[in-house]
Amino acid sequence: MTSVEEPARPGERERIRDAARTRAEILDVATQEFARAGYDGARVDDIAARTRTTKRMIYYYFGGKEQLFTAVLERAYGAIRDAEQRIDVEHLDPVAAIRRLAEVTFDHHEQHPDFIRLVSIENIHEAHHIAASEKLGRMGSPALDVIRRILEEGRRSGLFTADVDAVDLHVMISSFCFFRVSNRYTFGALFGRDLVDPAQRAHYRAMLGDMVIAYLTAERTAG
Amino acid sequence: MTSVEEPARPGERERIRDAARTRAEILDVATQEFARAGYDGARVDDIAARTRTTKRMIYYYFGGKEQLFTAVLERAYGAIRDAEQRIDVEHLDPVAAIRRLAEVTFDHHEQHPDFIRLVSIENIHEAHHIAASEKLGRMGSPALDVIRRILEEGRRSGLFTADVDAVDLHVMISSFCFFRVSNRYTFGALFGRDLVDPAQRAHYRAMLGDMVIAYLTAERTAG
DNA sequence: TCACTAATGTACGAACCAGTACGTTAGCTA
DNA sequence: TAGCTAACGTACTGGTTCGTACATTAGTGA
Repeated sequence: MTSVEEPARPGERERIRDAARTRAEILDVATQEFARAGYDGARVDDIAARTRTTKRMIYYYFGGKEQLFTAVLERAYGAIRDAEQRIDVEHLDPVAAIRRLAEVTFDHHEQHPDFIRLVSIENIHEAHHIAASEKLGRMGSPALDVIRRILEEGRRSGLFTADVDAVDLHVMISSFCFFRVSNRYTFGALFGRDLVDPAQRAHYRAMLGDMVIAYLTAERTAG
Repeated sequence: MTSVEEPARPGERERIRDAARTRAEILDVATQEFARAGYDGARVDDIAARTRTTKRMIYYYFGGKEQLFTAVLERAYGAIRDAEQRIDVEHLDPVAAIRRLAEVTFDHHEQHPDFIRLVSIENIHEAHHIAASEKLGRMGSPALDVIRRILEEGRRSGLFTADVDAVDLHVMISSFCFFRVSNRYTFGALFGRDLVDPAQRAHYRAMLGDMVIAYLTAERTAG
């Protein structure tokens, strides 16, 4: 047996000093802590205490609290982008493809509540950390490319009546998925309904798909 | 002339000590400050400095930072409820009524970004302050009652094909309106598009209405 | 007009918290 | 194996921040 807490690749002995591991461990804990308490609510001392290293290392590797939060955001957004890159709807017709994309987005939001919280927190800070990050500026969105291709095919085949912009459709899908997770608590407290109740999951997932398809295939009544 | 900064009802002389005015002034400033910086980011000293009174009064009237934030939320939610009570769509047919309701919701979110921020902040804190407030627990939602009545009429007249729950439709409308304002900054930074750009306002407003109507009037293709 | 209380102001303290000065050691390389 | 440096730990500080003890006064009712 090589180690209890580290799975580690075989042949790679557990070292006392491991920059990559220490850095990753700090990021893991910092992600939880920032997501839990917000930027100002998070405590650098608390983050350090929950790692196997000390506060000194946070400043050694990241420079400060601000940069740590930026690094947390970079990694979180990177994970989303990687997941989006694995979306494959090429074999589906436009209607099925859009529904599938909506479902993947729905699932992803549900499975990453910490990410949702981080994004909410970053919006309170008016995206200053994203602005400060070079990495995040040129990250792009694979999901948007997928939407663009599906919409083009849908318009060509005449299945979609609406001449919809890809970014707008992304807003439509994301807003529903995001709100359900981000506003779970106030909504639950005020309306007595848990939007993330597992028993309601399939219902809301289908509702999202129905909504998007209805919008894309509806006859537009010109005002 | 009675006073420069207080419009005041005639005959009511400007007093040096005015509990109601002091309380209201603290709430005004606190609302701005909490919305700007979040709960933990807001500073009691800063709030006090921006009023005509002192920090002592915040503790005198509200008890502490937590209770001040709760009072801010209570007033903000109260304003929304009052606005919702003024919604009048009784004279419209169900389709027009739902679109009108969506537009009112859309306008209200756009006009109250501070409220959106406060709700986002309260969600980061898992609605603990709402839970601590008796007032907010029994506030209700006039908008929800309006939706209920419209849906019932729509189903009766056969205009709406979908058997939709009122709360669910409220989620659908709110999520779009909320996201557009709450995620304005991260969305803008990542996609280079300002969702609250005045030039796009009519476009998104119509898009929301189209979406909701399409959903309510679409033929459901059973899976 | 006199006393009483609600309303207000000042000054301060104790805890907290981001960040750092300084010292130490594991592990690699020549 | 000697020496070098990246990686790490300890202990501290200076400023901040919520909250309060204590003193004071405006307005009101008897």
